[in-house]
Formats: sequence, structure tokens, C-alpha cells
Amino acid sequence: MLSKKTKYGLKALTYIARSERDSPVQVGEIAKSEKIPQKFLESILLTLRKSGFLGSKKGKHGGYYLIKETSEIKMADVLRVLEGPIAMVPCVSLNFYEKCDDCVDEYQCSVHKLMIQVRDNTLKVLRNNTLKDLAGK
Amino acid sequence: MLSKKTKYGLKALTYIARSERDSPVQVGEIAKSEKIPQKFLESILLTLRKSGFLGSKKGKHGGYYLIKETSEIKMADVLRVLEGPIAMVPCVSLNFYEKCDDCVDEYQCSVHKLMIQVRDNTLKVLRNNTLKDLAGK
DNA sequence: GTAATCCCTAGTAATTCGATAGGGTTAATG
DNA sequence: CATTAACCCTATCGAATTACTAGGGATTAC
Repeated sequence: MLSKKTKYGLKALTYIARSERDSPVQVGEIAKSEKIPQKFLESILLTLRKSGFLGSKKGKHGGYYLIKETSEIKMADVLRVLEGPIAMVPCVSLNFYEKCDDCVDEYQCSVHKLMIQVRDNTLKVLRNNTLKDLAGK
Repeated sequence: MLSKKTKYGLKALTYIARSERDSPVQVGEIAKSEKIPQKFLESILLTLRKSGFLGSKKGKHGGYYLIKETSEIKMADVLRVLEGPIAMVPCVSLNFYEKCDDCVDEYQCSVHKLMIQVRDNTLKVLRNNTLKDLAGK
């Protein structure tokens, strides 16, 4: 299940991408428009800023803005920051690999075999889709 | 993240599929061999039996056995029973559809758009893979 | 009748999630 | 230079979920 955090984050990014304007977009505006608890959204956007997806401007008339082309923002990267590993088990994760305690032979493990395929296909989708695709611009 | 329940369930099914024998396979044997807490595994196999994947025999020399051909057991079906919906958000679920509270227009929703694709690809894999494929027979 | 096995329900400890609280800091504005 | 509007940051907390555990009941082989 996708966490609310990720869901809200994606919606916010899309909102910012769709708002064609020079000035930054405020958290309050996004929260209201997308029906997201404002304080929660604040922390999510903070994370996205620290991860290099967003820039921010403080003080009055401040807000958040994209610092990359929408076509440069891959969903795989956003998901990794907000949701964590894309793989459903650590033993098939590219970026967060971890051996199973129980598993004797990874190569023989049926779960491994299946989840590798799921990961590959999910990754294909998440790498193909950029914020540009989602925002529809 | 895949739950332990599902992981254990898949491993157990694979174990049973790989054990070529006429007599049923005991929970204790599977638990020991696959390093799964036995009581936990008991409840998982019970679920799988009630869902029509396994048959059981009670009493001494009892245990569990497959009641379908391994090639007839699709991973998508097993996952739905053990893990729940395959979709990452209810609004793109085929079997457990639910509208988002917040979402005004599903068609415009970027999360929806992305998760439909993820679901389609995951489903493709899970429908293609049967227990036969996982067990490697 | 005894031991081995599945059947079933309840409970519980640990973790994660979703959100809130409560301010601190910075910048525009008149 | 005071006020206000915004982001910045940490801590905390209740609810839900997960991963088990406990404790026995029912059934069958021998």
C-alpha cells in the first residue's frame, strides 16, 4: 500500500508543476486545494527540498518551486525518497539490498525469484514516468 | 513491503510443491526447514486451506497437500489472499476498488495515472507466474 | 488410550503511520 | 522597525497494523 506521505508528495509535486507561475507556491495553497493536512504537507515538502527536488523561499510571499525540469524528475527517485525501497523484499533491492536471515540459498528462493520480476517491471514504469508525464504537460 | 505472512506462505507452498510425496507435509517440518515460527505458519496454512489452495489431513501423520496442479496456482490469487489488494492505492484496485475521499477528478489525478501502470505491470507478472514456475518443476 | 497432528480463538508486544504541537527563523511591507 | 506571512525543525502521540504467542480442542494412527 502506498503511504499517504508519498501520495501527498506526488500530488504536491504535480500541483507545483501544473501551476505556471514565476513566484513560489505556498504550502497552504496546496494543502487547501489538494485536501492535505497542512502541517503534514509541510514536513513532506521539507523532505523533498532536502532531497533536491524542490527549492524554497522563506518569509512573506515565500513558498516552494521546482529546481529541475519536470522531464528530469523520475518517479523512481521520488518514490525512493518518500516511500523507501521500491523492491518488496530487501533481498531484491538494488539500492537497499539486505540478505534474508532465513534464506539459505537466494537463488533457490521462490519469493526471490518472483519479487525480482515484480521489481523489474515496477522499476521500468517508475523510470519511464517523469513529473512531466504525470502533470500532463 | 511484502509481509512476513505472505513470504512465509509462498515459501511453504513452494516447499509442499517441491516435496514429491503421496503423504501430506507437516507444518512442523516446513517450519523447521524454512525457519518459520511454527504457530504463525499454522495460521497461514489454515488461511490457505480455507481459500482453496490446500487440503489437509488431521491427526497423526496428517498435514497439508496441494489440491490443484501447481500450474493452476497463480501468484496473483495467492497474493490477494495473503497480502490483500495488489494495487498500491484502492482507487486503482480491480478487486477492492474504493474512491479516494480527497480526489476530485480521478482522471486528472497523477497518483492514479501512475499507479494504474504499476498495477498493470505487477499483475502481468503475478498472473504469469504459477506455483509451478516458482517451484521450478 | 496415547501421541501426533491439525483446528481455532484470543491476546499481545513491537513497529509503523498519520498527524499534531509548538514554536524558531526569515523576509516583505508600510 | 514592527507586523505579518511564510518556511524550518523537533518532538510527540494515538491508532492501526504486523508478527507472533498462548492455550487449548478435535481428530486420527497405532
